[in-house]
Amino acid sequence: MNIREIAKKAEVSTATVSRVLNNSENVSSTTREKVLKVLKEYRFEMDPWAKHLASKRNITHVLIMVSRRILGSLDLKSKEFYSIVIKGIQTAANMNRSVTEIVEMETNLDEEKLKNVDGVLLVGGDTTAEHVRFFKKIGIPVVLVDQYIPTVKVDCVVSNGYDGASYAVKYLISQRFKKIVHIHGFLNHFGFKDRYNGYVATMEQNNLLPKSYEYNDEVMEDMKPLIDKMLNVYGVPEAIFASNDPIAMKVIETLSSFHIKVPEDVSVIGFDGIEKGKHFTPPLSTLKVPMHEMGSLALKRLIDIVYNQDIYPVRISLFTEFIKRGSSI
Amino acid sequence: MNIREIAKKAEVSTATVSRVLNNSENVSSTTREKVLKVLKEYRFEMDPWAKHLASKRNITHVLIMVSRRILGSLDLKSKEFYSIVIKGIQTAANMNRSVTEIVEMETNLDEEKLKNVDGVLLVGGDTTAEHVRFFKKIGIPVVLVDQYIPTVKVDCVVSNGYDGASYAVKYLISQRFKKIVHIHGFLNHFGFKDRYNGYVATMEQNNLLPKSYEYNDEVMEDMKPLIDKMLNVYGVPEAIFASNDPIAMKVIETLSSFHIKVPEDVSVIGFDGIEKGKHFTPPLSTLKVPMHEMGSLALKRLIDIVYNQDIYPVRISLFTEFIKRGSSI
DNA sequence: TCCTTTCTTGTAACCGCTTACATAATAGCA
DNA sequence: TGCTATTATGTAAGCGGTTACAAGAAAGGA
Repeated sequence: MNIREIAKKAEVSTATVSRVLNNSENVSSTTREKVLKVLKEYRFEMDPWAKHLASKRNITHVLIMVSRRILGSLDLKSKEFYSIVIKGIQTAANMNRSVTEIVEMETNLDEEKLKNVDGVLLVGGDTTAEHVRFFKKIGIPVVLVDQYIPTVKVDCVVSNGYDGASYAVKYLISQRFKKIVHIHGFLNHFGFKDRYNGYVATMEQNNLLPKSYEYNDEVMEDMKPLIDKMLNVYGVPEAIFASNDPIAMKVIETLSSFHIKVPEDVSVIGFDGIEKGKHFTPPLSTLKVPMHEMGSLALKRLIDIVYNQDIYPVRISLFTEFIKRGSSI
Repeated sequence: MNIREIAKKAEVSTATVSRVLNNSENVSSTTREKVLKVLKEYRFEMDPWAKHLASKRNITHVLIMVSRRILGSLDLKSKEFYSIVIKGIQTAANMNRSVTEIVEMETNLDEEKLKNVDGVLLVGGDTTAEHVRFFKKIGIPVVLVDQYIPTVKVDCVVSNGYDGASYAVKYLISQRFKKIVHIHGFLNHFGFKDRYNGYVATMEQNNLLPKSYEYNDEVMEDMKPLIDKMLNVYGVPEAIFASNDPIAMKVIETLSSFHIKVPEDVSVIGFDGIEKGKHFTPPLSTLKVPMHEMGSLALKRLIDIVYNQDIYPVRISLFTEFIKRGSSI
């Protein structure tokens, strides 16, 4: 059942049916009723593909919001985590008639700007419930990228840190390691917490004692005190699983200043799979998250929400892939 | 950049470009090269919306596979969990030019049948890694519905049982309950395990002792021995959170045979939000999972995989909604 | 060499919907 | 009542692909 058939049944033109479907102003109430009746009678459901194709002319305006901290480190030529995520967003935007604009999350948006924004992508772990509520209140659809807030029902795209971490730990255990330490960033960031949970659960499932240290990843300060403390209290671990690649590389650097060799003395595994790790010495073993895909999935989900009125929010989590390189046995 | 422009640049017709894009046989290698070069030069990316609309004629054949156990209880007029999920699949199928066929999971599929199957939906907690591998091997895309297998990277759509359970427990705690018991189905079913984890974690976060009992939900046997044991060992709880609505209703029935009143003596909360619970006495408080949406999301994801070559598998989890009715305070 | 078969390529209709533009109907007003 | 301003509806051209069908080119066979 398509709109031509409906038009015939209702004895009007397709244009009128379309107008009714889109709540256009210029339809007399009598014809509207008539069309609505036929629509209901035949249980008409619009073909989203056709709708979207035909709506080519109204392109979707998407705001990409990034916290200042991340925006600063953002270089669209680089292959850092968020640079690639955003490239993924833009790639998908090209294929979905959308234009994107990157804005600092801390900015106060004026109404003018918001007027022709169809949807917002909030990127990164700094996104809070407040940000989400702001857009919800004014009725603009939102998708979080690389962030999850359990207490707010809102769409998001994240990596599956729990199972990724679990995989890393299991792998290390399969290499006969038992003293496996986790060095992580702030646990109020969902991503770190998720990986942390996966680490702890898997250690416990294998009757091993989890041991973890928190490191301020935001400023990337000196890691020596932390490692020093670890060595004194816990001794030299057999393996270290780090929250992400930057931390993992910092760990390796710091260990070397203690004359501890990677991977001979300690195996190190990171998380993210950024390009830099590939060219590090030694090349970093890691759990690669499909960053590009993360971005494009988020954009596609946003489009789905805007056009197809998908009203139930979902969490989309991407599987990670273990990449074994030189930093681990 | 669309295929007409490409055709012009390559000095061929749009049909030829389309043939190259779809790896059609009947294109001479010289023209193919020529077109491919232009395609690359202009970084052509196909518009998935247009492609899908135009491909109307080749409808997508989707196999819905359900375990015998579930298929038996399946009545498409009923409002049971999987009946609604499957309705959701079929609704989405209508809007996505797909025809579905329901098959028993235990069936051996002959090659004939598999030949014109474009994708498979494996529905329910009985799906195993084996099932998935079977279809992966022969290159047919698969999406799991209401099942997650951490060890196999495959797309799936599930409900967010962890946060749902967590919400229920927090709610009960907010009602000043402390003795909160969890009665669950077999924990090797992902859904039950997920809810169980949410229950345990939230209890512990609130310094309460988790206490749970496993009940064989597959045969729905007599629950009296279980409840009897609970009453003797643990005493009368203040609240019971059940793995799903059928178990919750069974709990209420059994409690009443012990002259324990719901919700006066014990508050009971279920999970699923099936229709039956609404008309139960007392009406069941529950966490409603959007079953219809679960089905349609799964179908849409399958279509995305088949047509847009989305190659990175994802887990899509749906938020649940707490519905307070008479069975809890 | 000529005719038939097979392989390539092009033309144009179509998928289901939107919308600019044209036209018809109605209302407003002198 | 006649003329203009406004509103309601229809017509038809897209959106960017696919594919049935037609036609032209190359190959094969007598």
